[in-house]
Amino acid sequence: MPWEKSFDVAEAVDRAKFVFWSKGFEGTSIANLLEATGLKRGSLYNAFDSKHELFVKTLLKYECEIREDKLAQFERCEVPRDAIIGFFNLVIKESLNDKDKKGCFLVNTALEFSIHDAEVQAIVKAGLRDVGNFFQRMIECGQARSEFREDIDAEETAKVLVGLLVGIRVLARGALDASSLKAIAKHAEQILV
Amino acid sequence: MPWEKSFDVAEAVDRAKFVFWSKGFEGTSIANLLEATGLKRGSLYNAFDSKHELFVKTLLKYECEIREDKLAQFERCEVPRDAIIGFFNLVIKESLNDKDKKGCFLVNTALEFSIHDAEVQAIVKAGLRDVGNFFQRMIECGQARSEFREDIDAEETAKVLVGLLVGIRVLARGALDASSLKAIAKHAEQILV
DNA sequence: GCCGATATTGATCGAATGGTCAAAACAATC
DNA sequence: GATTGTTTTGACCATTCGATCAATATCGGC
Repeated sequence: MPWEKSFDVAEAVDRAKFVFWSKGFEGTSIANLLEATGLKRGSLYNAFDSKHELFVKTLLKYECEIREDKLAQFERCEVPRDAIIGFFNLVIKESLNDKDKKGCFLVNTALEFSIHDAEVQAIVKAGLRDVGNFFQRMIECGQARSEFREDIDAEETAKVLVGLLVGIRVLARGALDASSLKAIAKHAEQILV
Repeated sequence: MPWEKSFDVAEAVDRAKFVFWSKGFEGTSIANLLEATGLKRGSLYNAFDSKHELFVKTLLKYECEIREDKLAQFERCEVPRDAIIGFFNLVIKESLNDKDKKGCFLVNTALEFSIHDAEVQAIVKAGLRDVGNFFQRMIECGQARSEFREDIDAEETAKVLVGLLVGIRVLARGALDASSLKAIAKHAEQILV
């Protein structure tokens, strides 16, 4: 007796993701979401309880993609140094190609919802923690292989790299030019050796 | 024949500043501004053309305060190293005392208005450039006094410090704890020696 | 004390906001 | 093909948004 939806929910989430990503939660209206997804008002509210729930779903999807696509990809690098540098270079490349200067969805959200929303903040923290853990594993691996300095603290240095990464993603949204961003990324490389 | 206002415009701007600072431009309503300033609707629109103009005034004030208060203060340090470290420590201290996690008004604004508003973006860029120039002057001064490594590029390193600073200000808004923030700040110190 | 000019006030505006709902359309089951 | 339960649809709702404006109050200059 049920009747399957005429649209792909996952694809609708994906389209909504780009809107929230570029305009933020407050900055996107239901009208924006209807236009991006092609859905009608009622269909959207039938599929998702609220704008907020849809936002959480898009943020979760973004966080999942980072973890399962990007981090997993670089984790497979043989050389830990290449993993870390590769990740930074990818971010730089993305930032420079990002015409509408969306930046990073997680970082944007970290700023828009600082404390007001525990659920959203938990997702942001989890995402940033994943990146930090990735850096830490790579650093420890590199130290074990004697490719990195032994005298740096892996956990702390991983957080420094996260800090640099976040800085890059913010400054890439219009405040700094390409060469400046690359200078910062280059520093991330120099920390380890 | 004129009649002077019954309220202090500068103070109204200052009060509005804290609202925009903590809630962002979109996040603050005229009602919020009325409550914070104690003004009536018409008085506010008589003193300021629009919400946007008032926002620009508050942002300019914030940027001015950074430059004329904080940067000028540390610029007077005898030891360049103390100036840079002092500035980072001040930011850390402010972040930890910042109960409502406002972060940095300039950084928040950099993300909220990425490209949409040239005027606002110019102010943000100017503010970040001031901080970068401050770092650069201190680094060059420290190098001239042989307190810092000679082999680092002052201009590039200044940008790295800006990147770290921005990262700290974002992550301080709920994503990282005190010890992690301090670890990042400590790294800023280690870069130079 | 009167006049001119500005400030203050609160009602009010149209537009946009997120969200609801009843009716119609539809596929699956029997 | 009738029934059942879900989806789709667009009209509709109350609220809030930023902004305007005419009426009133208040001051300085004469």
